[in-house]
Amino acid sequence: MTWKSVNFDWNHIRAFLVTAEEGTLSAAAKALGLTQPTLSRQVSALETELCITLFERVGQRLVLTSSGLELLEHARRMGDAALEFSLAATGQSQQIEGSVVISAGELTAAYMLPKIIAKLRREEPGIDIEVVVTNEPSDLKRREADIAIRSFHPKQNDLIAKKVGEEVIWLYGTQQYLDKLPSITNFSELHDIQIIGFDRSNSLTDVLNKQGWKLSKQNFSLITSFQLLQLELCKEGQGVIFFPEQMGDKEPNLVRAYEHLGPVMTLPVWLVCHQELRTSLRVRRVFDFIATELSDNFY
Amino acid sequence: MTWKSVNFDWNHIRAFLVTAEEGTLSAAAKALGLTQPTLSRQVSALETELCITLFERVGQRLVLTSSGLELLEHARRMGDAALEFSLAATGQSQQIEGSVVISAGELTAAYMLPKIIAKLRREEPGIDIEVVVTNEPSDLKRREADIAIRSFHPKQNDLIAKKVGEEVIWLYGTQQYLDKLPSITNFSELHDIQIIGFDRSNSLTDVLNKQGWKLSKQNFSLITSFQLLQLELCKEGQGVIFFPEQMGDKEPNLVRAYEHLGPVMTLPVWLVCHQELRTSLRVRRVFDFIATELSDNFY
DNA sequence: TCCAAGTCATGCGTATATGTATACCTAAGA
DNA sequence: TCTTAGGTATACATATACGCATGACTTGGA
Repeated sequence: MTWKSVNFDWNHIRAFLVTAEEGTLSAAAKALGLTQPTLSRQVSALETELCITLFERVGQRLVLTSSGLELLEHARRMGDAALEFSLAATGQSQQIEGSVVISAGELTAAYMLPKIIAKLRREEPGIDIEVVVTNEPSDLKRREADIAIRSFHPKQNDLIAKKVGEEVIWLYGTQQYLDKLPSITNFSELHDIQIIGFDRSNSLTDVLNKQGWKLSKQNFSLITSFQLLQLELCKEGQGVIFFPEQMGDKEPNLVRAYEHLGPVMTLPVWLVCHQELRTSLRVRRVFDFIATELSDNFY
Repeated sequence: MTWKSVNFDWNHIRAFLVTAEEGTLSAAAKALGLTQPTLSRQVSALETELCITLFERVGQRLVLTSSGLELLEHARRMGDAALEFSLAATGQSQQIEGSVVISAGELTAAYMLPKIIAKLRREEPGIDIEVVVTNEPSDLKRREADIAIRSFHPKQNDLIAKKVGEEVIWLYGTQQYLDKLPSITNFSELHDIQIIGFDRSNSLTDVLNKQGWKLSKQNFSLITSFQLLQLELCKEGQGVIFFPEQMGDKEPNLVRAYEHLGPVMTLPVWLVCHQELRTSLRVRRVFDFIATELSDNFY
């Protein structure tokens, strides 16, 4: 095997890849924890080495040339392989010290993780925790997070999931707002109510209507995916919200609406991590710790 | 996309990969054009960074650990991607200066390439030529060569082949040796002859026997794949050889055997290069030049 | 058993890569 | 039109990586 043809600086390829994907040298430098001049020089060095113009400099932007675009495809594959290497290496590591990235929705992050993380840090001071707060699914394969807390079962078959509980969702509102609502014997009679919505899609409406509710767009005048804002709007009397009981019951200004009708729905809570990370001492420690703490929280 | 997880020194992966494949730090360093201390430090840096022992040091050898072996798989994929990047980049290059690697059998290399290369170098002094002499097929995908001269049509569908001629193979021997042979009217009557063989396999014997020859192992007491040695043994009167007429007819000590029966076989000569390299100015220039010169040689 | 060749690890001096600072430029908003 | 923010390229000082030299050790052959 002749290695001559791969005897170039692989870090220059990395610079090219991240610059192309991020769009600017500055962003790429930041992403890699280097400085812009360094990235600039690495990309230029690659161009010189290959005698190929990878980017046209247009104003303050870098625009990929057709050559650059073609080579980017190959650079991406190298990046994908690097990612897999990284994933496998983390899985092999027997070191407890280091960082773990946890992905969770904003409510879980705000209401449940603080105490869990504080306790974990007391027991494992060598483990650094980074929390990525997002209501979107995190791509564990791409290492956006090491561990995710989610309310849906993962579809990918290289992920490991453990169910740690159920979120019971009630309808909550201020006492003042609820006093103005009519008495009902089941949710199908509930028309004239403002529910602070999560997004514009009809998925939630469809699910509830399947359960007998009679909702339409008129019931969702306020929409925000930022759940903590939902909570505040609810506290301002702007409507009711769907909220997990572990959190809603802790809000002194809110009460359950139509408690006699029972909860609206339940959502499972899954703790997920990538299969390859299960062999990492550190990730396994954090996973098991959170699993135990969350289970205690729900049961 | 978070780039944090690929923010390690990719050149350390390269060091690990080449060291694992070559078996020693010294060999790997040589292959990469670096020094052994540098490779040693790069591999050690990677081990420290990952907190994983990749190699056990056993005597003067490095032995992959099980962790190392698992990670090697991912490093290989990164190397493969680097190779493809390199191939594509060469194909994109519009620079004429640089080197081109040509793979050819020993006879072609000894008899035909000298003049062709000399002429090419006079016309294109900026192009460096490296010739890899092997009777085995070179892997163009892995960049063992940029251009190959072969007597079989390539099977891979990402190679470009151009037929540049036919090698006419005759049976050659010294006049003295041939004088002792019986008169025959066709090759099926030829039993008591020593043919200096190419290898131990029966493939040549099978091909000739299909054409009516009656050969067996007894006809091949001397076997060497080194064709120039075959030639010398033939000149020493140790037997006859199959040889292309472009070369055999130039040997003053050899004559065609049984010329009245015609040539033994013809072999096509293909000039092959990887599809992606066709867009490289340099490779295309060399390819076209050799194609023309070889064609002139055969016709 | 001894010797020669080859291997890895380490210290030191040199070469190269990186970060800081700065100049110049572009794009967007007031 | 002016201002601000953000972008790239370049010079200089500093930090890091590399090559050379060397020592310790292993391996194979005489």
